Amino acid sequence: MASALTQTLRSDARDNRERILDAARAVFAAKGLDVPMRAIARRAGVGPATLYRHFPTKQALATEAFAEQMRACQDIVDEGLANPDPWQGLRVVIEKLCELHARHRGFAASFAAAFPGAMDLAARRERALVSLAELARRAKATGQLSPDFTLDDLVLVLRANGGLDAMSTTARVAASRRFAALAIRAFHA
Amino acid sequence: MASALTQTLRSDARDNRERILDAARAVFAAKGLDVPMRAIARRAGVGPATLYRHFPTKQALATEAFAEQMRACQDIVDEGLANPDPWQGLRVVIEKLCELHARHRGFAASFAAAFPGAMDLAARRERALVSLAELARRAKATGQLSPDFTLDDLVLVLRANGGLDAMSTTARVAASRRFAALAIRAFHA
DNA sequence: ACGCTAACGGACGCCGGCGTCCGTTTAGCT
DNA sequence: AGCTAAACGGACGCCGGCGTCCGTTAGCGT
Repeated sequence: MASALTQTLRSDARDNRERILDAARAVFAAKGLDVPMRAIARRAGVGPATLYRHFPTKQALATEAFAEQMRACQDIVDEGLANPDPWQGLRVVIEKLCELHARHRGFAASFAAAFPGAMDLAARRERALVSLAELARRAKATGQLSPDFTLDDLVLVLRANGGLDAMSTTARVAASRRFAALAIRAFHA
Repeated sequence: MASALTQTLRSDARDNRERILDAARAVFAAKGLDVPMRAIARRAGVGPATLYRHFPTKQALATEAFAEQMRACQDIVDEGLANPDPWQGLRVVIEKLCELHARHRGFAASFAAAFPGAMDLAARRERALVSLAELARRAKATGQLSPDFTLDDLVLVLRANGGLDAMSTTARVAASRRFAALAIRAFHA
């Protein structure tokens, strides 16, 4: 979809689109999702109208802006699946997912909410969850992951991890790391 | 302080004050802290001016409204300290604190933030933390609480627990219970 | 019963964010 | 180089929340 548009887009429009996405990523990461659209427009050096022309709603913008992180999520999970030791793989997945979410403020909210209309994001989320389920199954088979572990537990942990976003970025990342360690201990058999 | 005011307050004023506090508790619990002041005024059946006369800022209102929960917090911690088995006491404290925070949306935010000006709340928070430190010390002594446990870990868990407030109340309480169980497992030696 | 004053609340002006319109600019094609 | 339509962005009106002012009401003391 992006490529189809990209080809018919005029050069200045394509530039602006990229600048808007960059600005959105920066502003979202810094202040969270709850920012005025105009703040992003200003940061990108474009007028409000241009911003709205490219992304009619904030969620449309967020979905695009976080596409990269969404892919990173999938990569992390795939990497975990590829690990010959499933428990070790799961541990790393938890650590990396927590850190990813801590580093990009709005992403956690988008990811957890999977708001209506962002079916692209929701679909990727589902895929990731399916892979995680498989990883968890294997880790349980080795006896290292607690047998009563549920996927919901992992979702719960990630959601709770999102509760740390009131802190400054550095503190948040540190807290998130510690938090991931606690979660891993809780999941250990 | 409340009593000093109560005595010099006219009867209708005292009534309104109570109605406002009731309304605030209800609205905060239902929608969280981020509600227009006027919504609380409307709910209480008073004009905006009356609300502002009694509580000039939202934090002043929240501090008063959550005073009861704050006391409940202290009670929970004291109860934990009184338990002959410190580890058991700590477990119960964690469970109850998580549930308390889950049941009252805004409270978690106020508690964690201890925003400037609410020194009353902050002081109580400090007292509770001191007691918790003592409880943790004892629990470590019995060897049931992990030796590398820190008070920060507990604060972290409570803060993270606050991240669940996007859910509906019932779901939030359930998730919070499960979350407390996970935290306890993580803290177990 | 009456007056004084504390307390009330509707109404007001302000501000910041929203989404859109329209006159202007400029990329891209011939 | 000139034309055309795509793209731009400043400006506008709207809305909802904010905190305050002031004319009115009613509690309480005599």
